[in-house]
Formats: sequence, C-alpha cells, structure tokens
Amino acid sequence: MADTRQITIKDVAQAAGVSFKTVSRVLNDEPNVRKELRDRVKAIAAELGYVPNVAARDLAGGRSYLIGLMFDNPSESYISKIQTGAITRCRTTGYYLIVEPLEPTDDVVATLEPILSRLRVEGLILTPPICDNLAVLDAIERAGVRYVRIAPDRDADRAPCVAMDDVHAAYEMTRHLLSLGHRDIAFIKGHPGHGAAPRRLEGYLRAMGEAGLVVPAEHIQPGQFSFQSGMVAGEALLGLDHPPTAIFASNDDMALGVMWAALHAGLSVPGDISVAGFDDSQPSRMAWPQLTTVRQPIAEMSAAAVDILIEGANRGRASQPANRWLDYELVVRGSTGAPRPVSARVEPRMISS
Amino acid sequence: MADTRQITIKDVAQAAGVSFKTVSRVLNDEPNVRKELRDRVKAIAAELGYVPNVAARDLAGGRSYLIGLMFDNPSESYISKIQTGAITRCRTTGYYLIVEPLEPTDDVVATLEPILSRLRVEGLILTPPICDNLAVLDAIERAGVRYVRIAPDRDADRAPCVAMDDVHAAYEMTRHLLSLGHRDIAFIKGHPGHGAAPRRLEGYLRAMGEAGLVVPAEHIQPGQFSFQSGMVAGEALLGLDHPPTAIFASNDDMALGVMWAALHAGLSVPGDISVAGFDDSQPSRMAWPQLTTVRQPIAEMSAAAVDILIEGANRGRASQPANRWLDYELVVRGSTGAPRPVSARVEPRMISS
DNA sequence: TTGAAAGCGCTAACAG
DNA sequence: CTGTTAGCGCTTTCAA
Repeated sequence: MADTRQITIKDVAQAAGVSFKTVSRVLNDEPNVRKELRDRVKAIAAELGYVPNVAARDLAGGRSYLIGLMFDNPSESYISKIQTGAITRCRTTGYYLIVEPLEPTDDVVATLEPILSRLRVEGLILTPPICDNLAVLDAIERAGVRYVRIAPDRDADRAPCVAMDDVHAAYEMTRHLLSLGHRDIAFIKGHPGHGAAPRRLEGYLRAMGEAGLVVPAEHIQPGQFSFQSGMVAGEALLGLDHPPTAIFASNDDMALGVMWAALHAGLSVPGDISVAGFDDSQPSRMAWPQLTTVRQPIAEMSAAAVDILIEGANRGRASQPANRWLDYELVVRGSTGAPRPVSARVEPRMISS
Repeated sequence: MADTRQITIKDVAQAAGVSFKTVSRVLNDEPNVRKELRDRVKAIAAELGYVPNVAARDLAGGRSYLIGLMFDNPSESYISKIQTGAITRCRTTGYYLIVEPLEPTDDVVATLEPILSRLRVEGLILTPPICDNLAVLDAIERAGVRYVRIAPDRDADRAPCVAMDDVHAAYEMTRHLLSLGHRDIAFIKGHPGHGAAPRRLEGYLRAMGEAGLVVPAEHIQPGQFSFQSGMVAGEALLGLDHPPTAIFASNDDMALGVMWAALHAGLSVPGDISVAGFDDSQPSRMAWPQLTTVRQPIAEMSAAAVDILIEGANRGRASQPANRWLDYELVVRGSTGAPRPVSARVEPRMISS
C-alpha cells in the first residue's frame, strides 16, 4: 500500500530554495524566470520525481487536461484507430482521453451533459455520424466547450474539422477498376446519414462520367455501411440481367457482404466479379481474397484533432484554428482483377436464402 | 460562449438556507441528515442544475472518479467490447473511463506512471496479456492503486479478477465437433504468453481423451492468435497425409486464417473441412460461411471489473472483493458440419503461395 | 525577476 | 442532527 505522500510543488520549492510560485512558473513555461534558476528547478523537480496533480491544476486554473472522444460509429476498426491516434498524441502532451461510446438508443445530449459540466473536458472530438448531429453541437456550444469534428458532412465552417478527400479517393478507386478493363462497374451507397456517403458516390460518378460511361440506375444500390446491407445489394446486383463485372462498395463491411453474396452464388472473386471496398479495416485483410480498398488516415485525423484542441486551449478561445486535410492511400489487393472476356462469363447460381 | 459561472455547492446551500456542509452530506449520502431536509436539498440541487465539480472532489477527498483501462491486446473487437462494458457501468455510477492502449514497443511501466501519479485513477482494469506482466503489477501496487485483472493466467490470488471458464468452453466446442461425427479434430494453440491459450488446449484435450481418441502430435499446431498464424497452421494441417476433418482454432482470427487456407486450397467449408473459432468477433460473422465460435461474456467481464473497483473504493482498501466467474455461450453457425464419408474426401490442391 | 496572499469547490475533521 | 474550520495542490492576482 505504498501510500507515501505525494510530492508537491512545495517540496520542489523547498529543495530548490525558492518560493513555490517560482516553481509553478518554471513548470508552466511562464516568462520572468532567470534561465539558470529555471534549469535548476527543472533538474530538482525531475530528480524528486515530481508530477503535477491534475485535479489541483484543474481546480485552480480551470484546465482539466482531459479530452473527450464521443462516437456512435459501429465500426470497431474505425474507432480503434481513432482512439489510438488521439491517445498517442495526448500522451506526448500530458493530456488524457475520456472515451464515450454512444448507443443508438442513448439520449446523446443527456449522456453528454456530465462530460461537459462535471468533468469539464477541455475539448471534444466528434466522429461521424454524431459529428453531424445538430442537437449535440448545440449542447456542446452551449456549454462553451471547444470541439473538433472528424469528416463532418454539413456546416463545415461551424467548427474546426479534419477530413480527407473522400471524393477524390472514390474517384481514384473507380479509375483503378476502369484501368483494369471494367466498364460495368456498380456502386453501393453508404448510410444516408453519413457524410462520406454522398462524397464517395460523387467521386465514382465523376470517374464514370469522365470515362464516357453511362451508369444504369440499377447499378447504383442503396446500402447502410453494414455487412448485411452489402450482402443484400450484392445479391441484387448479381441477379441482374446484365450484372456488373465489378462492384465498388463504399465501405469494407459492405464489400465483405458483396463477397459473401458472390461466393454464395458460386462466383469467384475476382475471376467472375471484382469487389472493392473503402476503409482498409481489419476484416478486409482477413477476407479471402483480401480486399482492395482505400486506407483512410484515421489515426492521423484524430491526432490532428487533438492538436487543434490543445493549440486552441493554449491560445485561448479567440482564434479559430485552420481545418486540416489529410491524405488517403489506394490499397490494391486480391479482390480486384481484370474482367473475364464476355464469352467466358458465368451465370450466378440460384441463390437459396 | 455561455460561460456563466458554475453553480457550486454554496449556491445550493444558500438557496436551501442551510450550511454548505449539509448539502455535501446529502450529495454523498452521508448519514445524519433529516429525511425531510435531505429531500429538500436534493430538490433544490436538481432545480438549480447543480453538478459537483470532479476536480474539487478529487482534491479534497482524494477521489478522482476515474478508472483506467490498460490494454495491449491487438483484437479490436475484444477491446471494443471491453470498453463498452466498462463505460456502460461507469456511466451509471458517475465514474469516467480513461483508456490507455499500449503498443508492443511502449515501455509499459513508464506509460503507466502518469496515470498512476498525475491522474490518480481510483482503479485500473487490466486485460490479457498485460494483466500477466509482473513488472506492471508491481508498479501498480507500488503506487497503491487498486486493480482488477480480466482472465489472468497466473497468480490468480494476487488481486481480484474476473474470468470465464475457458477450459470448459473449449471442452464443449470439442464435444460439438465430436457430436457432428468428427474424429480427426485438430487444434491450433494460441499465443504462448496468453493465459487462455493453455486452458483452451486443456479443454480440447480433455474432450478428446474422454472420447477415447488419441491425438497425433501433428494435429496440434502452434499459433499466435493472429490471422497469419492461423493461415500457416491451416496450411500445415491441410497438407498432412492424414488431414483432420475439423480444425478447432483457439480464437476467431486464427480460424479465419484456416478458412482462408482451406478456400485457397480449393476446399469447401464445412463440406471438406469444419472450422471452429473462439471469441465471436465481428469478423467471425462476416466470413463465409459464418464461423462457429464461443461467445465470451467480454462486456460483462469488464462491467464486473468496474463494479469490483467501485465497491472497493467505497469500502476502503481493507476488504478483498471476491473474484467473479461469468458464463460463455457456444455459437453454432455455418462453418461446422458433419464430415464427408471417407470415400468422398477431396485432395487439397497444391497451395501456391 | 521574484514572492505573498487569496482562493478554485469540495471533503474531513471537529465542534456544537 | 447541523455547522465551523481547515486544508487538498495549484494558479492567479498583486505587491515587492
């Protein structure tokens, strides 16, 4: 139970023979301390193993050194990366991360309240889709808490945000499929409430348009970003009179659903049908064949979000930090290939569901 | 910027016409307050929208209302469930969760230090494999912080823990395969540093032994709990002169690797080979066919861990709470079925890697 | 460039 | 049963 009393700022002051206020100045990099004294105090603090007490700092200075991460995104993989990125950055800056997963059934504003008023986090990171929930944004602003949105869909100017160029990523993926020789490329849309969904569709349509291709309406299927919805869309697509030779699902989970449907129908991937996803999730690497997809800079996005929050905290509330755009990467793996010559196409078997 | 001054305990006291200490008593459910007064104070506090300041409580009472979760487990799915369980319970008890993912490259003890000494969490939850890292346990105990281990492997009596019966779960899974008619059931072991690994092996061996079966040495393959290692083990098993008719991988990721190897070798699952996993991870439901597996009560385990920590915090450090054992569930899905009659067995194709 | 005093909002000891 | 008095460890005035 080694409950030796905590080393406080006063212990350091005494050891250094200065007032504890001077120590405080040194620790907070405040001006007006002789460099020599500053160095000495730092050395002594390190030697004593002094660590400032967060609660005391909060109480006196109103800074909690806490950053909150709220999410209602069902993708474990996405969230895991978001957390890793945010925490890595927090660690090097003396901040801590409070995570707050929201279930669809939760009253988000009510759940938010304690974080805002009891804990008094210094900033909040919001991921899609909750970053587009206006009631949430209102509640946060009402509490006077700073926040950063990751890949928001609407009101991009309302608060700082970090994002990647979904449109161009989807555009490039479609170009990849095109370059393989595909012409009949179908697309599965994402969850309508999800900002990235329309952007990915836009990129796809642009590439198809530039290639001079007309996309039949039935080649664009609705989806929910879930495995299940990808499966349903895949079955619909493969059952068409003129089925596509490639399917671009706008996230990995749906792409996996498409692969399920294809294999279930006796088709081989990518021999009979190429499948592409979006996210580079862990399951995308565990599928057979592995999925061609887009790697999002997810961890980098949340790390950037932390940076923005901390910068803001240090500069005071006045200045509005710039938004940040990060780079994606096309990851070509086994699930996409050249289409078969028309003569060699296989009919999908009847699907027994 | 609604930065209206925070409502404090004194505001409530004034409004109620009592001393602020009485309010404190009411809020903390301390004895010695007339019920009538108690109710009145509660009503007024609610009316004013009073929320106690966590930092002040911490500073004065030494209680941070923070619980830390440390993990170095690579499974996103496992961690996601652990977090959900812990946070759900925290939410109903006024606690907050600080998460701290550890990379293999991190100096765990050094990373731990700020959590222990700056933040002064009230308790720590440790998941495998870090819960068996003795240096970590030493550091935590040295700091006098309470902790609960989830499914630890060794020194079960050193601190409270919550776990499930891995031995019996693996036993039941093996029984399931046996009941389907399999006799040649292979097993892929887990990461040697992982406590559950030997327990699952034990359950498998017990079931095979009770069935009067002798397991050839080459039917027990090493593994690392990773997709990759499952793939390698699967290829080895399927390439045997007498390949098994069923493979029980001791986690889902490896089972998915086995399925990859099987499909790659031109075998069908479960027609040619049955595959079973362990964990009921998200990818296990996205595979084709879906994986037969064991659902671990993961969220329940971390919720129980939070309970133990909070109980302990309220009762003081003296009493040692009891460990908790939770129930698992066998989830039978498409990847296991009856073996083909011997006459109908297929040779695996040459694997081109 | 330094230091002293005054709290931050709350709980812990004591008194009444 | 209720109130008073001290701090917790730090930052923020303001004075030297």
